Amino acid sequence: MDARERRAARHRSPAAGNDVGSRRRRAPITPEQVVDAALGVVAAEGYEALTMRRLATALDTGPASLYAHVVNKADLDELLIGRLCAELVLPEPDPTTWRDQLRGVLAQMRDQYLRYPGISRAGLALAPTDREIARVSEGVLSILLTGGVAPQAAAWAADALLLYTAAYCLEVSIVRQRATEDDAVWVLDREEMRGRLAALPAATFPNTVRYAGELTAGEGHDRFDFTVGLVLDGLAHR
Amino acid sequence: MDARERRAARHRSPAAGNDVGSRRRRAPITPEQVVDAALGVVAAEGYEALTMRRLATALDTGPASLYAHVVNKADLDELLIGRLCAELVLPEPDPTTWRDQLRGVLAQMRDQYLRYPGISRAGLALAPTDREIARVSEGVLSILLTGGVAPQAAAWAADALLLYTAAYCLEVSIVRQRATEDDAVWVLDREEMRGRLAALPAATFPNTVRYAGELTAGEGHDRFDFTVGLVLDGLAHR
DNA sequence: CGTGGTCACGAACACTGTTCTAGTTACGAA
DNA sequence: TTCGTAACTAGAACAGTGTTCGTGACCACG
Repeated sequence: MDARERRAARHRSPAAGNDVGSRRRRAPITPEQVVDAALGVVAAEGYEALTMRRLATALDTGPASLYAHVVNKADLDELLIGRLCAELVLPEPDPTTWRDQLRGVLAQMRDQYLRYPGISRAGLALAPTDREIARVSEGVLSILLTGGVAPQAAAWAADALLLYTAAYCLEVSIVRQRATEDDAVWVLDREEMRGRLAALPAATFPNTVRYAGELTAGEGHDRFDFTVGLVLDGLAHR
Repeated sequence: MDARERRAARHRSPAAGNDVGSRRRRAPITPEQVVDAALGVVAAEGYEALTMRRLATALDTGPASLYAHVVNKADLDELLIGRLCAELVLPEPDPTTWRDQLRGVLAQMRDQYLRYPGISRAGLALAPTDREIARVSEGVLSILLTGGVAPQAAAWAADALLLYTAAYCLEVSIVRQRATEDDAVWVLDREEMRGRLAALPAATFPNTVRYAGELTAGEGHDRFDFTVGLVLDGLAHR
């Protein structure tokens, strides 16, 4: 809009743009806005809270309007995961630092998933057809190949690592969500979980009882890092 | 029933035992029957088809009746996964064959999950509070410890392996389900998938295009076995 | 026999994703 | 400028989901 149009808009009555009977908004919603709003809802309320109605409310529109922009909910899922993947910064693979590079990309993926609690469930349900998802796969594969991993092992390891990342994040999201719920039955922080494991009958669960501490140990993403490390160690000796 | 009662029953009119107004069955449904029927539905139609109504139909009862036996759907999920785990045969850990033992337990878990397509999604959503789930965890942990893996590494590796198994099975279930759907958009067998990868722009996806074959390679559970092997190799060098 | 507990069932509720229909607006062509 | 069409929006409705509530029937026990 040029300055004249902007001024004309300011001089319009305030209600003019919000006519109750209006069937068209000033500016149509864009798919990008749909994705933005959806991610906003997921970030604030978790993936399970993302219903078409919830999303429509966030966009100040009706749920039926969303179908002008997304095919269905599965399509929306794909757009969401694609957006997450698009935001990952993939390094130029370097044969001297490829391990750290790999850890970095996986950590980014992990953190994206965790920024949007529960969304990795959508990631687990996708066939890898989205271009951005393929970009991340390409990035992981490239790092592994640059690191000297054989093509077949690199291909399968990339698959396994991305799969594990999604599953890990789903589990973390669920545990965190449970921690925020008021239902005391499920409030199991680490000490409580450790206590539960330690209280199992030792005759049936000797090692679980003995190593309850180790089973519940780990700060931050120790488990995640450990598993990635295992895979890297495994690859190093193939 | 003694012989006299059986004869009296046979002489009753056929409708007598099926009184329309009857609010109680001959023999009440048991939780075991609920789980059996639920697993039957999942095996035949997939996890997503398992609704309370579908289950109630399979049991020739009403959906509300199910709540006399299970707390809610999440509780049912837990019972189902518990049943799957209860059927796993855990070996007496042997320090000379622990690797094969571990592969065997994970393969059983994998196969149970795949026998009931999509059910591993329920497994991913559970807090590990069920006794049978804990039994399997104990079994995996024991094998690793017997194999000389340090307790902390064993604890975290057990966690990672079970998580990966569930995720792997979820993905396989989804791919298989898609293969059975008539919607041609999603019918991507291996050759088609390979073709799609190979058709990506080589400038953006050089390695994906070059190694489309490797990315789509693998028979049966090659990928699964590869990943478990990676973890074992990683553990061997810690 | 009376009572309490358990099971089963129907109706209803609140919610989900989605389709269908109709209204409105924007845009391009005549 | 007018008209037609495409695109967008919104409400109603549909079919489905998990679950609750109230009630009836049955069974076991005192």
